[in-house]
Amino acid sequence: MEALRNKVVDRLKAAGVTPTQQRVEIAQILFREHQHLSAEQVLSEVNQNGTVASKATIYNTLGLFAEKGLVREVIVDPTKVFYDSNVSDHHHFYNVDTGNLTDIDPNAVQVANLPPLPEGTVADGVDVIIRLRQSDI
Amino acid sequence: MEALRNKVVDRLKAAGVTPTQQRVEIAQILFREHQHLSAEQVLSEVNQNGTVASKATIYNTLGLFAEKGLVREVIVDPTKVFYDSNVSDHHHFYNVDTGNLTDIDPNAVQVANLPPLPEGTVADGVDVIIRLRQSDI
DNA sequence: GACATTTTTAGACAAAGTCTAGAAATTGTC
DNA sequence: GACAATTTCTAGACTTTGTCTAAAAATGTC
Repeated sequence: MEALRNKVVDRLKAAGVTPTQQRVEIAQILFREHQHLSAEQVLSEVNQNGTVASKATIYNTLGLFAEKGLVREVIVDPTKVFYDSNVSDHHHFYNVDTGNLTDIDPNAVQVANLPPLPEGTVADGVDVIIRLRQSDI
Repeated sequence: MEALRNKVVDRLKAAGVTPTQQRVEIAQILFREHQHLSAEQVLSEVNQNGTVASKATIYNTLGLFAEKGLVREVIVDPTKVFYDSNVSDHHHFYNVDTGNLTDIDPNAVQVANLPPLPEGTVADGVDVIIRLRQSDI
């Protein structure tokens, strides 16, 4: 319990994020395993046992974590952003029917030869999303 | 003018879409060139010269067009869906700083070896999005 | 023309996310 | 420890995109 908390605190510090109570709380939920959570999901999980963080703080914190590279924004659902606690290089399956989002092994897909980028821009990341539908009736 | 309108009408019919007045109006805007428009942009363009279609109709129509393959939804911006009138196979650059969305030549990027799909699913499409930032100061 | 079906519409509504201004916590300084 | 300065957190109002509903209008069929 405590050991985990300390690891989370260290990870926040290493990223240059002051480990406040609610940030640590949020980070513990995100980092306990590789997962994809929306802001509203994080909000309700954090607040399972009495309120510990407000909506504004959840949004601020997730934005901060994304900026600091602790978490990755995944934009596949037009209605909400998912935050992925797996920040290593990988891609996604997105099941359009179920809303289920899962990781693709980075070695399983290969994106070959990046095209020339437009003038005055640098690549910020390459997202590959394989959209799925249910095949069963 | 009229010839263009007829081409649009034929294209709607071919896709199994009854060419009503407002659908033709919307289609003419979308199909006049390859572009990426949000629903609100389509709404304001359609209604340049007096109202010809309501908000509900714009949303219904864009959804219908997407379903019929006349247009492609592009999900890159967490706040809105873009509708791409280029339905041939291709990928996208998305400039995070400017919000600018542009096509990538389909031959310029190669996605090799699709990974095995999860049980009970079929691929619905593969989206490759290269996120860009401005490099100039 | 009467009828059924499809399409359009205004406007209420929903949900994700942002903003604001004040309260609370934290930090550094003495 | 007391204090001020800074950072962080908060409630709640607000914005925006998008959906829904129920009625009106258009369209097609006999």
